[in-house]
Formats: sequence, C-alpha cells, structure tokens
Amino acid sequence: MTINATQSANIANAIENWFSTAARDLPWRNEDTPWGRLLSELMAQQTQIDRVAEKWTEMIIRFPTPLSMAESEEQDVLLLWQGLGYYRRARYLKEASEQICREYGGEVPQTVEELLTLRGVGKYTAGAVASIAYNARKPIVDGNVHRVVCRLQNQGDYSVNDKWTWKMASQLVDHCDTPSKLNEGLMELGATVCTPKKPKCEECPVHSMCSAFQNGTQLEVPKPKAAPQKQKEFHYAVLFKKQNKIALEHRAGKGLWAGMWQVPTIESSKKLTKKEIGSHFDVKQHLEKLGTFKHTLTHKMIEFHVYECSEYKKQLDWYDTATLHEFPFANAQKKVLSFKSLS
DNA sequence: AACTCGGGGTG
DNA sequence: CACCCAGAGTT
Repeated sequence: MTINATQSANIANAIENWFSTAARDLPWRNEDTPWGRLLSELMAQQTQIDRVAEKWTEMIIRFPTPLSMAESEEQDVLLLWQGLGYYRRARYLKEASEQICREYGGEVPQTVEELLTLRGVGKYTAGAVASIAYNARKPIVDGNVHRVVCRLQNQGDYSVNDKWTWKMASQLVDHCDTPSKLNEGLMELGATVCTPKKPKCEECPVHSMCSAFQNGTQLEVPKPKAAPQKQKEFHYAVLFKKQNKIALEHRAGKGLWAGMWQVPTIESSKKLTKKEIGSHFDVKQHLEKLGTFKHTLTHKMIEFHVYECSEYKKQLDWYDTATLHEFPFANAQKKVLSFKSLS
C-alpha cells in the first residue's frame, strides 16, 4: 500500500505548518548546530525527550565541539551520561567524536553514507542528522514516525515491517517543502499528539487524512510489540570501607552498565547464602546486611542485596570517598551507595 | 530474526 | 501491571 504524490504533499505540508507553530522549546533547537544535533540524537535513542533535555545542556557546555570530546577521557562522558541508561551509547559517542576529528576534519559529516560510518550511528540517526541539521531530503523512521504513518494508513498488521514504514517516510519527505521541518514535525506529532495510549486526534493537523481516525482504530494501530520476558537475577553488593576509602570495581566495556563503576558485586541467577557471599570475597565474618531493593530493567528483574564488611582479604581496589563524584555509577549502584553514609 | 542493552513516564 | 521511548550492534 502506498500513497500518491498529491496525498503525500498534502500530509507533509500540513505537518510542516503545524510544526512551525507547535514545536516544543528544546535546547538543541535554540542552539542549533550539527554537533549539537548529533549529541541530541544519540542521547535520545530509546529515551524520552524530556529526560534528554536537561542533560543535553550540560553535555554541550562541557563538550562544545567534537574535538573537545575527542581530547577528553571516556569517563568524563560517562559522568554526564549517568542515569540516562544504555551506557554503550556514551562510549560510542566518544568514539564517534574521535572519528569525526580523525576522518572528517573535526566537522560532523553531512551525508547519510558518511554519517553511517560513525560509531553508534544507524539508519535513523544518520537520516536525522542529515535531514535536520543539513536539510538533506532523506527519510527517518523512529518509534513516533512508525506510529504516525501506521495510523495514517490504518496499517495494523503484525507483518508490517521496517521496509514498509521507511517507504512511507520516503514518500512524505520526497513531497514536502523543507525536509528538516517535515521530519522533525513527524516525530513531534507522534510524541505530543499521535501518542500511543491517548492520542489527541481532535488537535491533529492531518486527522482528515488519517485512515485509523476515520475507522476509529487509533488504539489498535500499530500492534504492540511482544514484551520480552524478564529474567530474575540476584546481585550481591558489598560496601568495603577502610577509614576514608571504599573498594570499587570498573565494569567491562561491553554488556550491562558498560564502563560504569560499582562497589564489589556478585551477579547470580539464583539466591546465594551469606556463607557463599563471604566465601566469594574470602571473608568469614563481619558481613552485615544493610538491606535489599528491586531494580527492574526491560528484560531483567534484579533483586539487590546490600552488605557492608569490615574485613577484607581479597584483593580490592581502594578509592578515597571524597572522590566518589569522579566515578560514573548507574542508578542501581547509586542506590547501593545510598545505604550508607560515606562522607 | 531475535537478543541485548536502562530507566522512567504513562495509563 | 503492560507498554513505550527521536535505535544500534551482535549473534
């Protein structure tokens, strides 16, 4: 199923006009540069825009240019990324800044093809930077655009795939006036009007051309994705303190909480006894429980058990508690640290 | 094609 | 509680 040129132009123009009056006041729209846009797009992957806005300003102040980030330490990028999640993105961003300096003379490249060579930049982000920062006539499809075009065409099949959605987005951008406005407007519409649960169809600039609206199927289109089942895990975190120092570990560069720091923690698929925990750290006693909490991720439900220990035989790396703010922690480990006053 | 990567907002 | 979010990389 496709739409013709006239329909595409009508829809695109209506969205562009709506966007010119309804655009939210977001920081990267006021201080609009390709580097700022690349930053915002990478931070916004799978992350709601309101949560990105606050952090973006800190990021652009600390790293105003690709070079400033390329010359910094990865840890400095992770520090500003704390709480945003998907920490691999921060490591990729650092890599991308180095690529930009090494291969593109310090300027964010302009074409989709070049942008795709950057670490962490896929089809969506490449199209977004090319079209929004440089006004290239290239389509983009994110979760918002997917929902908007599915509803426009009342496309509620499970079989609807990326290819179909990208073709729809292509037809719209091919017949719009200003690609940057159309693409950003499509996403804005999905984020603020054509929302998943309670769409505000009466406010929508294209409801008269929306097949789902005409059929009253807005809430059935598109079909929801199957939620991954949550695996239960048990993490045992131990606060080892020695005067004004605390033991910390640096997590691996891949996997969960990549590159972040933590207090010594055991990860297990089943419950462990106090004896097993003590055995792991080679301490026989002085292991005192401080509490537990649940930490839920998209595909995991983790039960955290927090201990403190005044005995230490295992090789541990000690750091001054006064420098804790220099280490990036994911939220779960921030909760762990909050169980004890460390100042 | 299915998994793995966070954490919070929303209904 | 389920579902979603300006997705990308790996297997």
